[in-house]
Amino acid sequence: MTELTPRERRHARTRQEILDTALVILNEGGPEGLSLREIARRVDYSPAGLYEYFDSKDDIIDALCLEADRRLLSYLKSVPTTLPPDEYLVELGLAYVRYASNNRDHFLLRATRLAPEMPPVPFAELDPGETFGLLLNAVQAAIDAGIIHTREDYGLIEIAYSMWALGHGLATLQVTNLSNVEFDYESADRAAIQTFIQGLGSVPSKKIV
Amino acid sequence: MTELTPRERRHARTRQEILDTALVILNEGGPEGLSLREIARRVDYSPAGLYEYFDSKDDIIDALCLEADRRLLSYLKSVPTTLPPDEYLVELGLAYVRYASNNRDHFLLRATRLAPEMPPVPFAELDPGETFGLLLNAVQAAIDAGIIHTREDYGLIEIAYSMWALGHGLATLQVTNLSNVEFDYESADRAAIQTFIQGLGSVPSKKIV
DNA sequence: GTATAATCCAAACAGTGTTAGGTAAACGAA
DNA sequence: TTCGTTTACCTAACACTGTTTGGATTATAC
Repeated sequence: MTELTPRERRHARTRQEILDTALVILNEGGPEGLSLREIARRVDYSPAGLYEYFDSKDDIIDALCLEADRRLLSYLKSVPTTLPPDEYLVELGLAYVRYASNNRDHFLLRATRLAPEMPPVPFAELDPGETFGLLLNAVQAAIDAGIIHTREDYGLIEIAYSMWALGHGLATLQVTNLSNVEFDYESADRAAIQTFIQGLGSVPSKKIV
Repeated sequence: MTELTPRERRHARTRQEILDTALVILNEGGPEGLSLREIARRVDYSPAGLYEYFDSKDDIIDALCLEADRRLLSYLKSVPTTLPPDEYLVELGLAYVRYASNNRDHFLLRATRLAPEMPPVPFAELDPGETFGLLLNAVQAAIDAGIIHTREDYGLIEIAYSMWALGHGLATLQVTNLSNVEFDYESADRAAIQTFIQGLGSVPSKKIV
């Protein structure tokens, strides 16, 4: 079915080599050092030669972002699904942060890339993708287990969005503003996520009275 | 006390004009369009002329980031301090998000700027600055009012850090990944922050048994 | 009034992403 | 095998970018 000619295989291999080199440069010198010409130098191509494999520098960066998504997903998938739903959610968040701190520039490249301009799509109709899908499932499991509760105007999507935001915020702060600040992030992050889940488990105070 | 000569006043005024122009360009065309030469064109200077007022392009961006901090602070200060501590915290978070979405590129410029390299300093010894100081006070007030509780290894700083992360995550997601996604952010953000505060108010489940 | 310092600019340097046009090799079909 | 076409790759150039040098012009201070 995926019948690749030798030429196509070579093409794909070279493409991957360019991408790998780009990632090395990114890790070495941050986004500033990531220039098309520097990539070309390292893979022994002329700058123009790279255009046989990518449409533009932006195209390369897009590919790096896809790779970032894949790596993040692998971090998330590494947390054992055998954990109780609440602990599983906590570990998911911590895995997110761990990915960010182990891959600072790669993570930031992805995180700061704005979505391409297009007509607005309702959240509910959006394809969640594997990563957000994983989170949705995890939240749903916790709901099913009765560990967290939905409310009026605060259902599955809203809860998953909130948890995403919390993890994303913890991760982002850590690698930007707080990159030089000593702190027990592991402990604080865990407490933060646990606290949030705790809040999701309690019935809104208005209904208690 | 601040005895400024006419020359110094002119200098300051020109400096500010450059900064204002830079911000206009940033709002018009995003960070990509923000070039030293474009600024120079608009203020009718030669590119080299700007170096009398700033050491580098980076220096200009630093100044824009400072301005971003001031504007964010003004958003935070606009929430009435007469609110009950929990509602006050919620409104602080919403104000943070509101600032980000009303000033997308300016916010992102600030948010993605990494802290300058320096020897690590413990969080507790860090000067919180006005913005984080405001948050610290708000959290402390909620603690004093008995609305939220500290725990072992999860005290004032850790809680404030968590809330900052939550707000930052909500804001960041909204202006990057979800910029084309229709959603009732106001409602979801409010629920998210309320939920977190709710979690902060409950005693950890381990102690309930 | 003169020395000094603040402004400002033209020109150049080294770098960037991208494109045009050309060459040589690899391929598919006769 | 040969011929035409596509792929791969490069040189050279274009239009940018941030920054530095050195020299003018202007304003200030003594």
